[in-house]
Amino acid sequence: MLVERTQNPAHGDYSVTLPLKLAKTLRRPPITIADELATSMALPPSFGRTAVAAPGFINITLEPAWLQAQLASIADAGERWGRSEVGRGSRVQVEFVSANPTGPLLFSHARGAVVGDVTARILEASGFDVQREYYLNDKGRQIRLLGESIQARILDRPVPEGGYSGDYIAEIAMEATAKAVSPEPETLAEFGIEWVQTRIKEDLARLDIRHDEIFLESGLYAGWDRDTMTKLASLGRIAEYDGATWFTSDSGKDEVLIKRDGYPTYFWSDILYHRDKFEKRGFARVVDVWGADHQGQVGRVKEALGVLGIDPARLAVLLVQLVSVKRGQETVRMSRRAGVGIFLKEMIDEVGPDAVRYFFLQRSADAQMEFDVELARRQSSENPVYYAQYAHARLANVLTFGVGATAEPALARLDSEWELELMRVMLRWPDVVREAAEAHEPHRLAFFTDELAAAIHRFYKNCRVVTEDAPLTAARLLLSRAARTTIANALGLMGVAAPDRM
RNA sequence: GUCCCCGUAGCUCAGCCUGGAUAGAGCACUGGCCUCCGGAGCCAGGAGCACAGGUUCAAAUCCUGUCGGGGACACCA
Repeated sequence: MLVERTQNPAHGDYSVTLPLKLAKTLRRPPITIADELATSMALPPSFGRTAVAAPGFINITLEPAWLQAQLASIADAGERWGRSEVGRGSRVQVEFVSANPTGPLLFSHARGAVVGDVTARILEASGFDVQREYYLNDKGRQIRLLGESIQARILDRPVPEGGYSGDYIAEIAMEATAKAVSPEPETLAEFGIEWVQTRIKEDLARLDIRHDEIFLESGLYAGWDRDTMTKLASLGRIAEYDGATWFTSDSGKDEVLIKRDGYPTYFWSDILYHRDKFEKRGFARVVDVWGADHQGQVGRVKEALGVLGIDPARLAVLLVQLVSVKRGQETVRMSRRAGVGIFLKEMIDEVGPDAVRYFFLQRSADAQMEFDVELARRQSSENPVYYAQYAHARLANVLTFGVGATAEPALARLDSEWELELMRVMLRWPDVVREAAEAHEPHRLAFFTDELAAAIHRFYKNCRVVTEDAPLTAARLLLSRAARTTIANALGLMGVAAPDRM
């Protein structure tokens, strides 16, 4: 029997639509079925009551006493409130950012960074054993170009075809010279990767994002490639022609693995990499956060995994759509290919880490979005980040008035619409976390937080917490503590600060 | 040409996977609310599911098609 949450509070907290669905098979009016079902459900009266509504809904309304009785355990659970063990310690890897180490992170990388990080956080909160990984492309043409670009800068030569020319190249060149790094492209490339990686780590750290593992692409080519090639060949999936090595696909369209020039394609690296994740390291599930421009790769990698005997359903790929940046009347599309670059560092400097995170979390990852810089940097009510943070700060403040109160809380008196609404919203929190984790949809946190903040503000405006009435004050302080715990945990999972003062 | 994402209020977006009862939020706009715990707030107001078929007792939600926006279809990364 499916019990779902009602959309309209007038219908109670939960509803059952089973009678409507059964009516046809049973050849009886849904309202009759609903009546019978409702009487046989027999909920404990202390928990809730049922009501039948036309044309055949059974609505369940939670008892205020039951809601009120949950407050103490919420407040006492602290950071544990909302966490669960549904993941049962299952090992999950979230791989995200994984930008080429050929330059500092651009703002366009930040969306995937935030989505990946919060996905990892909600999986952890749901009892999964999560590993955060950064796949580092430390070989291949782009890396060679990085080394050559630095060398060209040192020797004051023109930038090589397709090379890199940003100011950071000059910085790297200066440091390399100062440290007397040997001016060979290979050595300079190594030095450059190191320099860029340090910078990338700094930028991510400012967003409170850290990876557990930096996985080097070069590690895939120490035998694992031959082993995998042999396996695919034995499965009849390898062909050699036109000077290249191909994967023969069921679609009939072969894909290059090794190019004529001897370099591997990204497809080949991805096959090796994902086989490594599942077979060598034994992750039960893997979540990859990729830019939407990699969508063509998803089907291919999954097919290859299937061929290798790995269930492709164990791999979830979150395709993060494009971000455009709006500054005043001007909108700039952030395409990596187009090379439109705003460095992530500059944006964090301008709007702060909380706004960057919160704004990205307000959109589902699969929708293109616009980032309004001026809105994000505005220190006012128009900025949605502050609405949530202010709700937390208000509660933190009111709680300072309650220290030392010893009266027994009169829980039953928390019966106004605002108090009951706040309790109902709070009690959804564990479901929100679990569902967001299962669906890999971090944006649900932001929408919940916004609703919770609204309920908190309404409660605060309509129910004065600290009064001469000690038992009522104690009850409202308990409600405030539980609400504060909830919004602090929600902001915490989003990686957004929950300040006591603003 | 094939495939993927998107089209919901003036603007930015949830809801769609798993169909239910008057479709939500923020911003913008209009009008109210500070003797009292923080007005970065609260209360009230209007307006919308791109279009056309289909499935169903019931469609924003599922199916098909059309139109519009973006992306992918490389021995690029």
